[in-house]
Amino acid sequence: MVPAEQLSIPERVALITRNLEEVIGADELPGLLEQGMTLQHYIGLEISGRLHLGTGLMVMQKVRDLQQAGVKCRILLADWHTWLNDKLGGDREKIRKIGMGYFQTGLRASLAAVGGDPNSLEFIFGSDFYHHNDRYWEAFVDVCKNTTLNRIVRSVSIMGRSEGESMDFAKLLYPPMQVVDVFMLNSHIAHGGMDQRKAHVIARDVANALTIAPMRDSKGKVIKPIAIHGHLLLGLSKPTEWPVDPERLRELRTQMKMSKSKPASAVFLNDTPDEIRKKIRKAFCPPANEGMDFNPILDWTEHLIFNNQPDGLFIERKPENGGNIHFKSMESLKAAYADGSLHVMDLKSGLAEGLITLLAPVRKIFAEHAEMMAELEALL
RNA sequence: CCCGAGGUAGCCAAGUGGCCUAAGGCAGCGGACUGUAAAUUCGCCAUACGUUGGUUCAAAUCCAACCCUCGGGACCA
Repeated sequence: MVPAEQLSIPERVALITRNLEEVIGADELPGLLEQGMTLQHYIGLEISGRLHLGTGLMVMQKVRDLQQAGVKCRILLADWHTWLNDKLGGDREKIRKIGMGYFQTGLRASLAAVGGDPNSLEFIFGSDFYHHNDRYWEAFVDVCKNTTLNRIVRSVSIMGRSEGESMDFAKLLYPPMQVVDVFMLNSHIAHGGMDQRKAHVIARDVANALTIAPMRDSKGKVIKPIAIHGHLLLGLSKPTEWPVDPERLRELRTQMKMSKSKPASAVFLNDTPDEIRKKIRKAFCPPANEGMDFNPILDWTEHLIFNNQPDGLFIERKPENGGNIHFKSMESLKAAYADGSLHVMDLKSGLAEGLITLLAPVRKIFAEHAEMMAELEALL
């Protein structure tokens, strides 16, 4: 890997912004890099149950890119947010244990698996960060004073909740806390899935008004956090509405995404090779003539295989099915799927084997921590 | 603390004294059909109705107490 100092600014910008669904404030990036600042990144993760591919591979791929671009990467293990959001039963003891053990181990292993540097990845525990930290709570009030109740209510989708649903008041602390996290961690780059954009947009909106913890560049000018949003992997199950009506895409997106609460829709880092094969074999995978936009198998192949490794996808096939084949790009694979020269079964098994290979180092690390894994299972 | 609504399978939900050894739907599981899934189709899937007592020949269905959820209110004024 080329050290970041040897990369040009456009090369670094390209690494930071590639393979994303959205970058807000991309134009501000070269300016910051030209100042020679060490950019800091952060992503906050709730400590819910098992880690899935969305976190393990999608998030960590981007962390790897950022590391390669010379950005300092940090993960906020958001135990308070988990507590506020009633995950893991809101049991703080449980949350802490899983966060300290399984999450850190699993995320480091995942980062290593996609070619990043696990040792320079920093973990910050929410409760440690907030403890005896008056400035945090001052900044919290500062953020709250610069946004509105309505805005906060509308942003609860970042925590997987809908505006209409009834909830305890504590839930409303979550979005502003997330915004404060960005500033208090001095994160020039705020990272999340597309579902996190509401919080990031609030952060950018309040950036200029903050008096407690504004972010500034080396010239003292206020920086708005640059928001980078990753693609949300499609769930493996058939969408509730098929074919998908483009008009209703906004609302359907949420239901279509891979979700921890629907185990069949997701692959977890803990899954055994056979479980991975089975889940992928059972996955919804419409033929090309029904459209290729909402096909989870193609979606995963693109985002987990092609965007992740330069080698592309190697598929083993029986001679009577055309023999082994190697795809170097998503375009060529899609073309083959469209013209029928690549059969679904072969695509599925190719993807499954690709993922199994990719995740092998993670499984190895988990196997070395049998006690931790047993504790996890006991706590879930 | 008061008033109201409600607690039936993983989820939604019918049933208000015997025909309920609990309808239906979704999800799930197994099979048929497809070299995948989906669609279609066949089969499986609560001895149990918030808890504990009581009334009755007979209760998910009536009564009592308690627990919990949701909405509203009271207290503070």
